[in-house]
Amino acid sequence: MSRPTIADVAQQAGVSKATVSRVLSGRAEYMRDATRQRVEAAIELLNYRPSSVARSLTSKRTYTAGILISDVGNPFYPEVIHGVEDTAFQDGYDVFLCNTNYDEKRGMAFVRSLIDKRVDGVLIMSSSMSDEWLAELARNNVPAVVLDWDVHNARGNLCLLRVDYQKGIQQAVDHLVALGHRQFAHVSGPKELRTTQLRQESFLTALQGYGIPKSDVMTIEGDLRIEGGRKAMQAIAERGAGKTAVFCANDLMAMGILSEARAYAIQIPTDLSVIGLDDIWLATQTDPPLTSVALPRFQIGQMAMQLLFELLENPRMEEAEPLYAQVETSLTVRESTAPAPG
Amino acid sequence: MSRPTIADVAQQAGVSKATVSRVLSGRAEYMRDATRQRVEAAIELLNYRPSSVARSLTSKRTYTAGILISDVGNPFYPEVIHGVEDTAFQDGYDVFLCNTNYDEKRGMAFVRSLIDKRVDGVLIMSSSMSDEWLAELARNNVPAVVLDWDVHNARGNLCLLRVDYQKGIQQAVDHLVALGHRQFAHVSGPKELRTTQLRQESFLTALQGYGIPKSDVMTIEGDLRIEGGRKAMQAIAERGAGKTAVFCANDLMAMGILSEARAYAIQIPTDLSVIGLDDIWLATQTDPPLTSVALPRFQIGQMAMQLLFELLENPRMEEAEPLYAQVETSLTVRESTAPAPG
DNA sequence: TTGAAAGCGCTAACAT
DNA sequence: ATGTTAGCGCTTTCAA
Repeated sequence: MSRPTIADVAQQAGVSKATVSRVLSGRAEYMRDATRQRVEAAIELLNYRPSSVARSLTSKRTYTAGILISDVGNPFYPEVIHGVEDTAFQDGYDVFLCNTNYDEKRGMAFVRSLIDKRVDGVLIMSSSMSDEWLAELARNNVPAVVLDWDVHNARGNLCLLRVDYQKGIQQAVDHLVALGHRQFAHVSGPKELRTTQLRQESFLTALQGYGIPKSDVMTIEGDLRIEGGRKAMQAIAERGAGKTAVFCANDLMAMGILSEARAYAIQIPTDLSVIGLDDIWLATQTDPPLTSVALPRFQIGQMAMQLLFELLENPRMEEAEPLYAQVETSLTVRESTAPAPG
Repeated sequence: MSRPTIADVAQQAGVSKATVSRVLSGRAEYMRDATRQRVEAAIELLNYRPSSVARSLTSKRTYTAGILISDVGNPFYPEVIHGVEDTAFQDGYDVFLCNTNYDEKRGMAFVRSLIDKRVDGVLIMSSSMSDEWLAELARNNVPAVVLDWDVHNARGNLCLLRVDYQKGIQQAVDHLVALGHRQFAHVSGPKELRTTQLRQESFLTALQGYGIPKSDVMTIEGDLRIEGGRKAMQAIAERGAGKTAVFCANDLMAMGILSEARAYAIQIPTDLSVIGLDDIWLATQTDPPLTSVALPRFQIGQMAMQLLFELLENPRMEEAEPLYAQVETSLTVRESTAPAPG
C-alpha cells in the first residue's frame, strides 16, 4: 500500500482529478460546498499529501534553494543559516545545505547536483569559490546570490551582496584613536582572499585619515584561526615594540592574541588593545570580552534569501548588470580596548 | 530558451528517447559504440543535465534526506552535520537541513514539508521532538533514524541510535575518585529531557559503585547554557560546602562554572575539579582547558546516515521492532581536574 | 541493438 | 460548477 495519489482521492470522492487539484490549490471559488467537503473528507480519510515532485514537474518550481558554505563549524555561519532558513521557511521554501569544506571541486559537485535537482536558486556564501560555479549556474539559468565575492563580467540572473566593512572599521579606528592609540598592528587573513584585502584596506585608509601612514602599520598575515592569532601575538611581542593596538581580521585570531598575551604577561587591554571582526558569540565569552566589528549575520542570511526571491520574481536579463546590495557593519565595544598606555 | 530535455538530445543525436535514457543510466551494454558516442556528443553539445525531478517521479526515489536539528548554533551539531553530509554525499544524496528552533510545531511543519518533498528518509536529531513527528512519518512510510530519544510503541521503518553515556561517565567518575574526590555536585540539564535523566543516572550509579550514595550528591538543575553554569557555581559556593568536584551535563555549563569561579576566587582545578560533557571544540580553549566526556559527534552523523541507508536497503516491516544502534562515549582528560584539596 | 508507447502524479487549458 | 485531455521529462516494458 503505497502513498495515495490524486486519482485515489478523486475516486474516493467521486469527482475528477481536476476538482481535487482545485481544492488543493485553493482555487475552489466556483465550487459547490458539498463537493469541496467531499474532497476534503477523502483527503483526510486517505491521509493524502500531494507530491511536490509531481507538482514541480509541471510547475517548473521546486520551492527549494541551495546554500553553499565553507564549513558549518565556522562560527560565522550558524546565524546566517538561521536567517536564510527563517526567511525561506516563511515562503514555504526548503534549503539544501552544502558544505564545500573549502574544496572547490566538492563545491562544483554540489552545484551540479543542485542544478540537477532543479533548485529555484542558489546562495553562495562559501569563503572560497570558483568562477566556474557561477558559469555553470548561469549556463543553466539558475539565479544566484553571492556573498562578498568579487565577480567580474558577471552574467546571468545574479545578485551580489556585499558587506561594507568600511563603516565598522572606521568606527573601530575612531574608537582607538580617541583612546590615544597611534601605533598599530594588523593581523590579516590569507592574502589571496578578497575579504582580507577589503578589511586591510579599510583599516589602513581609516588610519590615513588620522595622518597615520600605511608604512607605520605592522601587518602580519594570519590564517583566520586561533592559532594564527597566537603566532601573530608572538610576532608583535618580538618585533612590534611600541604597538599599543591590534586590529584582527576576525575574532578567532583576536582570541589567539588574548590567549598568547598571557604567556608574555601582556595585559589586555592595559598594555595592548585588541579589536576583532565578526562579533561571534564567543567574543562575549572571552576574558576580557572582545571589542569587535560586528557583521549582521542573521540579517545577511535574511537579505540573501530575500534577494533570491527578488531575483525569482523579477529575473534579470541574461546580459544585464547583476543586482547589487549591501549590509553595514558596526563596532561593538567591550572590554578588550582601553586608553593607550604611557 | 529553457533547459534541454531528453527529447532534445534524442533529436539532436537522431535516436529515440529510450536510447538516450540508456546511456544516461549506463545501461548501454548492448549499444553500438557509434550510437553511444552520438548521444554523448549531443549531451555535451546541448549541455544537457537530466532532471532529478522527472527521474524521481518514475523512480520513486529522490536521493534526498531530511535532517531535523534544534539549532545550527548549538556547538553539538556542526560535526554531526558534517558526518551526515559526508556520508550522504558519497552516495549521491543531498540533505535538507531543518532547524526546529526548539519548536515542536515548527518541527512538525518541516516533517510535513519533507514528506511532501518525498525525501527518502529523515534523521531526527533535535533535542526535543514530538511523537507525532514519528507517527506522521510512519503513516507515510518514511524511514527515520532517531538520535537518543525514548520511543515507545515505535512503529514503522525506524532506527534508534543511542548514545551510551554510561561508559564515558564511568570513566569520569573513575578519574575523579582516583584523584581522591568524595564530595560531588552535579549540574544537570532540564529535568524533563531524557538525556538529562540518562546522564544523571549514569553519574549517580557510577558513584554508588564507589559506595557514595545518591543522597550525598548535590544536584542542581541547569539550562544547558553558560548562564546555567554560572548560577550553579553560585549555588555551590553558597550551599555546597565541601564539594570538591562537579560533573556538568554539558560543556557550556561547565564553562559557566569556570567563569563564575573566578568571581568567587575559587581556583580551578586546585579548589574544585570540573568535568563537562560533549567535548565541544570550545572545551579546548577555556582556561583551564576542560576535562570532558566526549561524544563522537562526527561518527554519530556518519552512523545516522549509514543507518538510514540500511533502512532504505532492507526496509523493516510495518510492525517490526525498530533497529537499534549505539555509540560509545569516552573521557578526554584536560586540565580542569586535579587531586582533591585537603 | 533500437524504438514506440504507456505511465509516474499533478496542473492547466478547454469543454460542457 | 465540474470533467476531459494533454502534457511536464523521464523510465521501462514490449516489439521489432
